Amino acid sequence: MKTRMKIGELAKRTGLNASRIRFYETEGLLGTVERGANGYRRYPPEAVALLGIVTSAQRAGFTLDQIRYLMPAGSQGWKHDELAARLREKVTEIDVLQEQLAQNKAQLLAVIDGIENRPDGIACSDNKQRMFDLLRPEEGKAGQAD
Amino acid sequence: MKTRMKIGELAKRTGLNASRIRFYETEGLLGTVERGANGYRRYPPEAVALLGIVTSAQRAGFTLDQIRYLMPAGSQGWKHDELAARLREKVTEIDVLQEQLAQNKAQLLAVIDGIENRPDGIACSDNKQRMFDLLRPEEGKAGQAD
DNA sequence: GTTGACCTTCAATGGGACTTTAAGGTTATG
DNA sequence: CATAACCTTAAAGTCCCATTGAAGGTCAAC
Repeated sequence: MKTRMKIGELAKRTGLNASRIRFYETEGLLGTVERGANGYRRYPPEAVALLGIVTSAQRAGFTLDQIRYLMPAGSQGWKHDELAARLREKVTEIDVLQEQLAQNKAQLLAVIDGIENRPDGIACSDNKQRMFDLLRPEEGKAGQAD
Repeated sequence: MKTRMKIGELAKRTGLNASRIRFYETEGLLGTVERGANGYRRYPPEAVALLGIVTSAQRAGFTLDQIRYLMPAGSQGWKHDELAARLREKVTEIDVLQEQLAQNKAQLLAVIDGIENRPDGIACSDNKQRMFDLLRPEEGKAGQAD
């Protein structure tokens, strides 16, 4: 039961254009593709999943270069340590961003709290100034009127 | 103390090219930028951090489009409740970004885990199948493997 | 034997993210 | 006051990446 499909069917199953699949092959993302006597490409069913990985990785922000590097695909072994290292780099980048966002968010929440716990307009301007500093880094425009 | 800097200094402080900063502005990433009487842009110190966030987000694989979406701007007439609402909007937007990041990160960690906890000596193809499974859940596309 | 799916090669397209260029105005300094 | 070192906009140019299409030919099926 060596199910093999031609490129048209693989295209249909993956939702990818046939030219795109050929392109991925020339880019070295699919390893060696089996050929029939007629020269047609013959794909095993796993090719569907493999292409799924490629597109998933793309969505996760990897370039084809990186993906190729991460996938000595086909039937060869993966470069486990390098793969893991690269992935970890990516995670680190995300960590940094998350940290910044968390800080930003905490600041905003603190300011909101400050606003809501002091609606009785005492020293609003102090509060406000703080707020502008926190909130408006991107919008230097501040109408100071109250 | 309204410290304001011109674009040159902001460029120096961020390490970004001035043209790039202007470009980000036209792309709507920086909101409304204050101008002096001479037409020069005047940036508050927080602009440095803001640009840091932009570049971090880029490093994490976000397009400028996505980043812009997460950094809205454009409101005025600051009353307390409006302001608070605006701040909450911003928090919500940060939540969205965080969620996206968390997804990304979780996916990456799952893959790393799959790589590292692979029982020694087991055929890579088995492992590969597991990786497929890990990488797939995020998408609701067509095509199921056998 | 015509139609349609497949083949190859290669040029073209499209999007993203800048950078450069041209043609100026402004400001600081000697 | 001149000259450099800033700043302005708008448009065009660049670079890379990913993908697509066209041209010309082969293969399979009805």
